[in-house]
Amino acid sequence: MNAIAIKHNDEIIDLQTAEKLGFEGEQIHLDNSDDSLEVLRHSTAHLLAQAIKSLYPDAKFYVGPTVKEGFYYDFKTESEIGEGDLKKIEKQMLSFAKKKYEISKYEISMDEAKTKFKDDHLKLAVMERIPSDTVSIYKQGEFEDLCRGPHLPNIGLIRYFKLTKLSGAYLGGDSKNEMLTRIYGIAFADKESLKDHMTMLAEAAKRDHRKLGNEMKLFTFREEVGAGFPIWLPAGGRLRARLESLLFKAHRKRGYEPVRGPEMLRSDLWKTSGHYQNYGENMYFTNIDEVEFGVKPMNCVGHIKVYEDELHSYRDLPIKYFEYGVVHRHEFTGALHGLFRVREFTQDDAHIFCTAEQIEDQIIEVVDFVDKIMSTFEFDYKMMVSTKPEKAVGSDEVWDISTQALKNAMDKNSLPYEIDEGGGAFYGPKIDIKITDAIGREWQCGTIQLDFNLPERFALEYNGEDNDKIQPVMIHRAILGSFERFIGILTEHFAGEFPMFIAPTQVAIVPIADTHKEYAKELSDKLIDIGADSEIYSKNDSLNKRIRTAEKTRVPMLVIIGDEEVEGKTVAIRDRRTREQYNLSEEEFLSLIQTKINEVNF
RNA sequence: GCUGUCAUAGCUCAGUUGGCUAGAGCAGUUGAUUUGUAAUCAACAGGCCCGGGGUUCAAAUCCUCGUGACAGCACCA
Repeated sequence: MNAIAIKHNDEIIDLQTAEKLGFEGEQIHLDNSDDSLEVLRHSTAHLLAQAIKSLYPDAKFYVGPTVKEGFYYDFKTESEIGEGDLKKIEKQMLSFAKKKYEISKYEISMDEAKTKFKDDHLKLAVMERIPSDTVSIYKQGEFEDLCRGPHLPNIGLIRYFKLTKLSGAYLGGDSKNEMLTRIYGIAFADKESLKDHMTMLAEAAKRDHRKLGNEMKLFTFREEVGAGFPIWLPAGGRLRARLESLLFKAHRKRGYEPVRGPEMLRSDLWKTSGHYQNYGENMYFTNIDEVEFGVKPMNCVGHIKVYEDELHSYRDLPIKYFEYGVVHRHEFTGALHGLFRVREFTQDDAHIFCTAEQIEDQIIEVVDFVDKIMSTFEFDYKMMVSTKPEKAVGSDEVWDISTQALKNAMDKNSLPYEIDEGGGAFYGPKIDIKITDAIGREWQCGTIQLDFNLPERFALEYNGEDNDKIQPVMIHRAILGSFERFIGILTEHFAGEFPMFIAPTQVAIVPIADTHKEYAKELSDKLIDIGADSEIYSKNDSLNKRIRTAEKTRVPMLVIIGDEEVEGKTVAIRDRRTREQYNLSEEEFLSLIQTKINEVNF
């Protein structure tokens, strides 16, 4: 097999360039290695542009890079392009590929390039960002594109690709700029891999929490209720209640006190906190008796008022308040996404009021708490330290101190993290905990925010050793982030097959005939006594049908009872995965369920 | 909010180029059947075809404005 490029000084160099510069190195062949796919997908992006240019001659092109999930090309044309046009474009791409055009490369000066592309304002915009005096042009057939490469030697090598998505994208990723058309695609070296990739996407779609939430009756949305306002159905309600109660105990063990602030507070308070100025357009307001109230978008102000209710001594610190706080935020319609992004949600929110000296210990304690919960659910997560954003309150000095405090806490305990420059909250830097969903998208769940500003703005204080007034530090933190998003991610993670301790229903009971219903009810009551929910499938359907229906709810355990079981006080257990059956005595069964429910402790 | 696609029964979907009373499966109700491990049979019921406005002899179908959903962009205290 011939090489498609070489690796020189850890850089992929295409053959066009290597030949000219006389570079040598390890050969890269057309396979599904990262290096090979990088070149293949980049050239496929060019082939896409070539096809677009031939179908829409007025098209202007911006950039066409490879990305984690394939490649895309951003362009602009006066014609309207819809998703239905993707097939047509794919066909055109194939017909070009069949012509096996060579991809050649030549270099011209920046001035020449600007003349060459003078009618293409998008290419001119690209050139604005290139510091060099010369640029390279890649040519295949009649089509030429300004590009750094690397590329395949011939477009005939492109055979197994698919255009996947069509959408808009702002020029340069800035919503102030014009919007271009973006087409996403994927390419592989062989047919099998392409097919496997499409199958993988289809499998991921099957565990989409919106689909499972509907099937499993966890939650729903209704047009007449409003976008982004979830409705929790009984099964979802039970799951959520289990999570709440586990987490409640975990907080109590760690010294948190449950509190509760009002759903809406006078706007003056939001002005003091800075939310009014910074996020006012995303808040819900109402006027009553000529007083304006803001529905809370966060719980911190409520907790500050709890803190202010009495005088505090340094001996009392840290003070930790927690609340399952319902918040409302008016998100853009286009941002709404199932339970992942909603306009009303409940945070597992807490605020720690502490001294400057306690910051590090408190941060570490919270990070441990996070790890305990994430590892229980076997989630992969990563932590990002986010620094001062453009919209920010407080002095640079305070920002430096607090950002450094967060990093120190992480560094001293050798906890790995990435930096998100400018990603902090307006009142302070933060550590975000991000979990990956079924198709590889990352979602922020937990957050730990260090705040010197709100204590200042609300003039919070405690009495120090010398009876002097000292300002406390606030740590805002949420572990799940919100019950909505976290349950959405849990659903995808387990593909709806929740473990016993969190499942909406622990046991499905199927009595064989009407005469066994009484025993079924007896079992069900005993299950409630040990904190387990069960459902009895006694409808007038065939036994097979009822077993099938129960299995389809993804309940973790299925028990069948008939004459033998009633007589011997036993249950027949059916394993959902293996379809194997075995019998247990009633006591054994109940203690098994109890063990499984209690095996998790945060 | 932006670009594109879409909206028919509780759910999943049919419904030809505008043309008779808008269909199916599942779920639901009522019978019959009482079942030993993944769909018993039958009958019934269920619709302002997302909402408003328009074009037309005629609109689920075409146009328009909303609302909501999907993909991505931008946003995410």
